[in-house]
Amino acid sequence: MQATETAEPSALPERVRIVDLAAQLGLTKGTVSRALNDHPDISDRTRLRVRKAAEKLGYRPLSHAQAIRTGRVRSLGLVLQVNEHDAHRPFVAEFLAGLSQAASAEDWTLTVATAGSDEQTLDLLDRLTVEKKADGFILPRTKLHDPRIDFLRTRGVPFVLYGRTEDAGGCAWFDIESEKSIEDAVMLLAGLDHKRIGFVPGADGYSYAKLRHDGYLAGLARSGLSHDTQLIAPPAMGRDAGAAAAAILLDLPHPPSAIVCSVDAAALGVYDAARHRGLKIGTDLSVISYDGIPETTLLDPPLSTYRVDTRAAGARLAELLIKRCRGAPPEDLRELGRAAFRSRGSHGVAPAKA
Amino acid sequence: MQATETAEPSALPERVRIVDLAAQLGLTKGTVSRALNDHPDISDRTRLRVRKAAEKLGYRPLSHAQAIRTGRVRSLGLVLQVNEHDAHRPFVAEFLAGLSQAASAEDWTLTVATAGSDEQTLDLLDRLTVEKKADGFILPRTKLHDPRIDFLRTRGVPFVLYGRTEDAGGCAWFDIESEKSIEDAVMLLAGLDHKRIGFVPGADGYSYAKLRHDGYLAGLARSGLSHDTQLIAPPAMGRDAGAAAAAILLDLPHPPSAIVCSVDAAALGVYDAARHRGLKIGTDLSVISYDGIPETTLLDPPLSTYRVDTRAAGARLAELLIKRCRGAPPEDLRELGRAAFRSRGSHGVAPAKA
DNA sequence: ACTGTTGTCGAAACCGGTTTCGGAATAGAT
DNA sequence: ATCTATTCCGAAACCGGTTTCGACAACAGT
Repeated sequence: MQATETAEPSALPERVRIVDLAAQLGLTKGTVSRALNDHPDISDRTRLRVRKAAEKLGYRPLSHAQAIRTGRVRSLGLVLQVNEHDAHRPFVAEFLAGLSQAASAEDWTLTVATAGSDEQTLDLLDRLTVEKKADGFILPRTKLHDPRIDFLRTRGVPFVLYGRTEDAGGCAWFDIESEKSIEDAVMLLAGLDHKRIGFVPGADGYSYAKLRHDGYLAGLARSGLSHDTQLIAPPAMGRDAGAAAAAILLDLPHPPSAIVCSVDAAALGVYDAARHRGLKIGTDLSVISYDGIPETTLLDPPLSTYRVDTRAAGARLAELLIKRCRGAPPEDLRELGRAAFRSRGSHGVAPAKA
Repeated sequence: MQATETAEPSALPERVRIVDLAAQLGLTKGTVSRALNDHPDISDRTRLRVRKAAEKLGYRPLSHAQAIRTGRVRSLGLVLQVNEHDAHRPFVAEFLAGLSQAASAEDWTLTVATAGSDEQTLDLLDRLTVEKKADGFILPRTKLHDPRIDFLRTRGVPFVLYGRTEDAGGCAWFDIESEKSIEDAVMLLAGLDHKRIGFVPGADGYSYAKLRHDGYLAGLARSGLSHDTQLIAPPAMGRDAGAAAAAILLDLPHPPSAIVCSVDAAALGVYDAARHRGLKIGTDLSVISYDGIPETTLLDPPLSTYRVDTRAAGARLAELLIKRCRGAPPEDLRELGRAAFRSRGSHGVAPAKA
């Protein structure tokens, strides 16, 4: 015996292809394929026989080999915009967990990319679409006029919004009715005898920012409070901007005794501004916010906020998108959920007039 | 004209296939393919002509159609273990950004899945491998004896560790030498006259936990301090566990004047424990930690910590894995980096003896 | 017994690329 | 001018599945 070990050192455990399975069963690969895909022209006896053999031999089709004929790769696309407002970072892991879990349950996968700008986002959507790396897309953080929607709609690519949009034609979505929560917050504060309630909006352009703003106005109206535009601060998505926004409100001749924030990250800044002015949160100044980021429990006092179950949202979105990719009409794929109020120490009865 | 609008309302803009391109050029698809893939048997003139035509017509190959012959899908796999220690959540977005950006640069994509247990992780690796959803994998948070490594190694699937391992055969990796940072932290504190320096290790099993523990010991040795095993707390990966660990150290008959934490999330708990005992961080008790999570700046005083550039790490890992998938030997794909010290208010000179 | 369905499967085309092989044209050597 | 090398491209096989089409058998109806 000569040392002719030219071959691969470790013989890889050969993949089982559909022809192997077919040969083993004495059938043709076409028949096996139809049996596995539940075509009606295969007898129950054969279908069962094929299934069992496939199970035994551990046959699983190569997804890209299927895709070449079916045109479907069984993959959900997600383009995340990082960089910008990092207020949303903490959600990412939970969101992915939800998406991925629901996708896995249907034997789909998740293809994610990150972009630093709107333009790059569209580039990535284009690339993923034309190279067919994904069958459809999840669009988080919907904007009022969202270029992603136009882009995908004109190309006939399936998508589901995490959010809502005005021009709803052809759109499927899942969203949390944050406007209802903000409305609730205002009414809650009004019930605690607050007469002047400030509001820190989210960044312009995002549809949820407008909705929450509407919710604030609805809360005022239902509480019978007058609407003073001075009580609406400039938009704030982060801690620093939140502090600046709160400063404007608190330095008013007739400042608010409570502030409602569109996002937790801005509320962090409200704490800063209040501390800087010697105001005690929860007594001198009430704060209620929205999102439910982890940091809210770190604050002193912990922040009262409406918590969104981001993982559940991701899971539902994945399910909707898969249905969409399978041909369900978008009109049937629209759902709404609610955030849960976490009542903590940052709000209380309005202080008596000095 | 009759209303025979039975066809699709919007005629989708037909994809350009390689045969279309070939027909346009008066060549065969085989030749076009070879030209696009830089085969040596194509003249420069033709290659250029094909490239320009492809550009003009916007031809881009279907990735799964290529894959059927090449066996490569140009996708990096990432299975994240959520659920467990949520101490790592904040990194996820940054990590993904790094991975995705570097992958995009090479025209690869990222396939991510999340698992809730080791077993589920292996299941997902199996599924992604056999269905060929990814060409290789990034393995974050390497364990001392990591089942993922065994799994992929025996199957001949490429992978890159974010971390290091003892049984290095066939392993490529990128890692931050956190042990050096911990060692530095101990020496820094020793230089500030701290004689008793406590340590809160990371969770058992993770290779970095062992490395950081080693770094602590090395720091003591180089500072000429004795090693008192009482000063080593139980492992802690989160805030509550960190508080419990710190409690043990601070309630010692002869407590430490400084504590080094393996992870920031545990340091959060050290603050709690100190506050509870009326100790002022930075004067009564010095704390230095590791990771650089965003919350560290929220604390009072802000936490001195070694910050890891998670995005850069992700980018480097993606580059290494792509090289590995292209056939580079793993021994050539091993790199190390360093964390950057963020000196803030949580450490100071050791208090004088009472 | 003869035709008409229906059920079941084999054979072959097909999807959109890549790769192998061989042949024609051109260049270089004698 | 002839012969060999080399360059460059066409033709066809190939990858691993899915889908279409038609053949054949069994069964029902008259």
